[in-house]
Amino acid sequence: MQSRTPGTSGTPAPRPGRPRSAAADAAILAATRQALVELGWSKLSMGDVASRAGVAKTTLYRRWTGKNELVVDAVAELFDELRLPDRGSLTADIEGVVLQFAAILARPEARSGLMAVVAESTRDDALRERIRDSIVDRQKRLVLEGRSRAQSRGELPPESDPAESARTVDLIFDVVAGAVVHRTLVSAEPADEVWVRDFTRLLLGGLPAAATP
Amino acid sequence: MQSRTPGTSGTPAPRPGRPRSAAADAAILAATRQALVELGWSKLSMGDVASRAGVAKTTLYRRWTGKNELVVDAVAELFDELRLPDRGSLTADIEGVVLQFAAILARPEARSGLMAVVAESTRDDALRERIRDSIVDRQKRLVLEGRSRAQSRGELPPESDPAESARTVDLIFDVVAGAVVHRTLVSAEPADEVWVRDFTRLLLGGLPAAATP
Amino acid sequence: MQSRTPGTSGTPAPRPGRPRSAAADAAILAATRQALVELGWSKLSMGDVASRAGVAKTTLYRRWTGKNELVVDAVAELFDELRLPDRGSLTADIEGVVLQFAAILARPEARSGLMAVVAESTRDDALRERIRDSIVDRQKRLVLEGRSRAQSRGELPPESDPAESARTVDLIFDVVAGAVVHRTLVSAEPADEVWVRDFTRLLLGGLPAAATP
Amino acid sequence: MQSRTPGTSGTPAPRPGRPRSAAADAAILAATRQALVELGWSKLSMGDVASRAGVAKTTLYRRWTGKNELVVDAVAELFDELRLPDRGSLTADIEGVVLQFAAILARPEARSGLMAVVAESTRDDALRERIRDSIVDRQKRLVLEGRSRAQSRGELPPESDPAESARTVDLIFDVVAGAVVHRTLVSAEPADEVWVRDFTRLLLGGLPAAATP
DNA sequence: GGTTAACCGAGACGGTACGTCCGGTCTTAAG
DNA sequence: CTTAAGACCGGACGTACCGTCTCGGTTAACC
Repeated sequence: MQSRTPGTSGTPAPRPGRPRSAAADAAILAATRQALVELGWSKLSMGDVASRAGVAKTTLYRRWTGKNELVVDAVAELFDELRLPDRGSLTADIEGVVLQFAAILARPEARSGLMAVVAESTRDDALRERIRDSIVDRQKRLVLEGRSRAQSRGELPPESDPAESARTVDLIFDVVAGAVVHRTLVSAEPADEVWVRDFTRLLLGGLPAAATP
Repeated sequence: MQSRTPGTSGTPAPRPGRPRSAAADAAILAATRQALVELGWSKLSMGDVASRAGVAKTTLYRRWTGKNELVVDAVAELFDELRLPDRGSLTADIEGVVLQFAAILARPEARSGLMAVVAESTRDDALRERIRDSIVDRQKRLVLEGRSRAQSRGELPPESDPAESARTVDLIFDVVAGAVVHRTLVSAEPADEVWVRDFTRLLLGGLPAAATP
Repeated sequence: MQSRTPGTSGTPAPRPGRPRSAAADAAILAATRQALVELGWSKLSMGDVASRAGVAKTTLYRRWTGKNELVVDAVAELFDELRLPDRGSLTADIEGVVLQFAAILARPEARSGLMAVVAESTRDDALRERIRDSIVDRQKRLVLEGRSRAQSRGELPPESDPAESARTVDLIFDVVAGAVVHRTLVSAEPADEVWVRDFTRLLLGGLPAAATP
Repeated sequence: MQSRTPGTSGTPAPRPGRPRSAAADAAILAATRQALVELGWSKLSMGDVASRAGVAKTTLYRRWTGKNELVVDAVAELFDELRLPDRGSLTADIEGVVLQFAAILARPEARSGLMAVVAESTRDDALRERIRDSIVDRQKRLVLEGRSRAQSRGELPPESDPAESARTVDLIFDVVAGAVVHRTLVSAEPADEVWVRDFTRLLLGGLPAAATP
């Protein structure tokens, strides 16, 4: 939820003059998601979002530099709902979180927005950075959390080489996120329980081999 | 490479009037790729492509309904370069084709265009169909070819259940394509030989488990 | 009815090859007038006229250089209907022909077309020439005929100075044509019998003064 | 000079938001006249006028509904220069104002524009109304002023019947305006002093007869 | 009775302008 | 200094015609 004047995390540092409306931020992001549902990314316009939010266009541009940044923030909030459930086994935990991920990608505001900003980010490094910070890296916590939980259950051995370990986390993340996105958006087939079961088998079956240096 | 009036595969059935210029098609698709490289998808405009190709805007609209369809055809040609190399083993074959795939995704005309049209396709069924026909399904041949070659080498058992087999092909395709795309475009890390080796280990290691019903 | 290859008035000078369809000419001019009625000059398009006439666009351009020339020919035929009636007195004759002229200008194909080509002719000398030859000068016969008839009746004296006489004919023509057109198209009031009676009084009352050198 | 939102004559009633630029109006009308001179009505384009005026196309369309309305306003300003000179006699006054009128019609921006909008007005009642209000009726003041001045000089009797009088004013206006326009644009001969002298003789000679009921 | 040359329909072609929409910026008055 | 409102410049959109061209095929007059 970074804005043009990035959120000074600590004290608000009260500037002179009229302070910005806090309600406006929420209204704008909600309006953006609504517009994504109804229109999709390419037909979503700043003016339309502004009038949906009951706000002037200038108010948008004071907070975000453009459509891309706005959509990143609007979509990022969706992925913060992801939780790693404790279902008792690594297999079940993975299946649970993948199903949650698939459920989010089934929502039109996520489908429309996510791929569009990724596409834009191929030519805009600042945007890619923002996507990484706001969306991608924030969800790596799930992989880390899942691994440590499996280790405490004894399903996985404690990692030895930290560099090796980081590489494996990244690989898993690319495989999970990539496969679900591809299944959902490109193949346009549902990532349902059957598919998730098969996929999880593949992933867990391959893990030991991948972890070998 | 479908146009607005899809190619009647058999006899050309010479319609009355001046026939469409074949040279124009090639010039337009090349100009589109060039524009993708220089400008990216969102700043690519039909007028610009037309003038690069030395063609009138109407000539574009006579052949494609819009920017999305045009870009799909322009990008599709890139992926037809993919070949399954014969490197002697299943592992090596997979590594080879994945590296080729990664090399295509490293080209800016593919990066820019591919994700954008996928994003648009989330709200346009005809476009998704076109992407599937022109790009995705056409490359599944690689998976099929690789499997039959491995079977003839004795690396894989002949499939028994055809439905089960089709499901596995789809799964592999989603995993391979998804992981490489995610690594390349979202994580923005190179899918180099090291990564491909790790990924291939994961995939081949998990295959037996995934193939179990 | 001049065409691009202007009508060699005498012998048709039979060129080799297939001769032009005579029926097409009539159909095109009729279609032009119909289009003028329904669409007006500015929304009339060559393609539309062609399809109304059941003819290809090339056939139009083979005969006329453009829209303006075509419309001039189509409108010119309307004014050839004008006849000088013999109502027994100069006053009555003038009133009769002025009413006929007003009736033609009340038809939408004449209103729309005439002023438009005159407007265009302000920047196109060839077009002005064509208008003069096809429309304007051809109707001066009415003034000449009216005068000689009045002279034979003894209502007007025979002219003495030929130059002076020509100047008067031109003046009368400008006054009559100009006044009726202005009344009809600019003031947008009908040039009815009452108005024509008043106008004719003014004209005939002023004639002796104007004819004095 | 009416705009899309006609000038509320009284208080400006300050609407919210940025007010319209007054300078833009003048620049646009001047650019329109310049374009009429260089290109004529049919080759004048809104985009060209906009760029000449240093203004966006949207700014034109915010103020005028189309080319016709814009040209009417641009041309109307030309005719507001007309003044009734006091040359001591009715004859001389008329000759003076007719020469002025002819001088305006000799300017290419007037020739091109005036007839074109009159032609268009044959199919557009709102446009005809606009022409009447902005150009035609505004100049009838000249006829009225000339008559009252002639009456005060004793050259004309005071009018008795007001309806009769109004009809005569309209008739004179149609004759004067029509004849000068026809002489200038259709006959394409100059309305010079000789012609104006002859025409004025005709007009004044006929007036007594026309004024008789 | 074949040759031949101009005709004809259809429709694609390179252009130009259209009138609209949107992106971002700016200028107001109000808070 | 922020806000709502809305005008501003610029650029792209997709469409409509322009006048030209390139086809396959027809039609009359000459040989």
